Amino acid sequence: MDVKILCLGVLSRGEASGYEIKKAFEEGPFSHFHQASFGSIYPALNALSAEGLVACRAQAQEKRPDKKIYSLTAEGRDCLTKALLAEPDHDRVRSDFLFILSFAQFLPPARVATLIDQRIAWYRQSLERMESCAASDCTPAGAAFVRGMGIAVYRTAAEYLEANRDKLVTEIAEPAALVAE
Amino acid sequence: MDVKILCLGVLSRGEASGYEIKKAFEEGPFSHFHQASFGSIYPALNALSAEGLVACRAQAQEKRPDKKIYSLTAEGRDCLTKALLAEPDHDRVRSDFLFILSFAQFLPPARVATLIDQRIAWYRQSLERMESCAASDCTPAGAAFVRGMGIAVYRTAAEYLEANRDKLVTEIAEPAALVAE
DNA sequence: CCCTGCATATATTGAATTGATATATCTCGC
DNA sequence: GCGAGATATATCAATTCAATATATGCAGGG
Repeated sequence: MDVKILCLGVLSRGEASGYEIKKAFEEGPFSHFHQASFGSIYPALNALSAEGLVACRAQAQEKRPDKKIYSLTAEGRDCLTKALLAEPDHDRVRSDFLFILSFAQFLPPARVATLIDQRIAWYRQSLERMESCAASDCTPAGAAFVRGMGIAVYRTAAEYLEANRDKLVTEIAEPAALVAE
Repeated sequence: MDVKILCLGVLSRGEASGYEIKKAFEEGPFSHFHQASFGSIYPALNALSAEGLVACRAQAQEKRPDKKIYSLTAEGRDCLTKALLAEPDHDRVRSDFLFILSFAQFLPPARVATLIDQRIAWYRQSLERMESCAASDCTPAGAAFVRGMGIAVYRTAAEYLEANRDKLVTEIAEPAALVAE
């Protein structure tokens, strides 16, 4: 599932510029399970354009650089449909947060507390965004399902952090020698 | 947080070969939030060796190629500690599964059902592995915390899929015209 | 008894992707 | 009036991935 297919997916929801596609991965409905940088999006759009899978129309803007608005062609839609039938690659997760936390015993307890608090705030903020976005009820069934799963998972993550924060901070603060009672 | 730091992290838990480091990301305690390929691990180990952050001793094996066993040096441990204090990069998640599902309306309902069933099975299997691994109780506090969070999140994900599977399949199977009663 | 597939083990390579940067202008708050 | 941040496209070095090469042992099916 390369960036070209991801772009086709975003464009299937309506025409967009490269910049707007990037935003779809940062804030939009795909933000919690995929991302792509300019360095991959712009070459992908050029390739898709050359293959006839997307159409491009340039919209001159008064004072800004031209906006290139891409839209899906019939061939592009076919290509997307076919790609969606392929076996999905296994998920990839990279979390520096969890990596660092798994070595909590090497860190100052105050730092661990801060790290967890920041992450809770981030989850709460993401949840707010995702829930407010759920308001529009003309969302396709698949997108609603995926968003619901994201909300459920984020909520569990936030609650876990809130419930276990103090215990972890206490454990690494103490000399750990209180096993004997 | 590049692969070099990840390798130092794995080695802080005990000496290991490149192959074993790879396995730590595939099956071990880091498997649910980080991964690295041979193509990044071996160069990273060479670089770390050249910088004196890890020591390498070759263990001749009877019939297999020599095993190069790496271990953390004092400088390596310092470097790891310092890296752990840095601000973590934001998490990156790539899930083809969720991307495909968010376009469920373009897919045959039976395919969607299969996709979800496979994913439930995968979560259940991962949960079993993670929970059995929790048996050893001399696990450091940070690692136990992170594993607990992984278990909580995976359980929620599996339960969400089980609870909402039939509803989604029904929704995309029906002509969606039953809004009027 | 052979043969296929899988695990051990290191290493390289081409391709994909990231993160930073360059360029240029507008808008908003202070 | 000035800096910060948003809009907008584009490129590049460095990182990382996925596949492959090499070599051997072991287990199980036919």
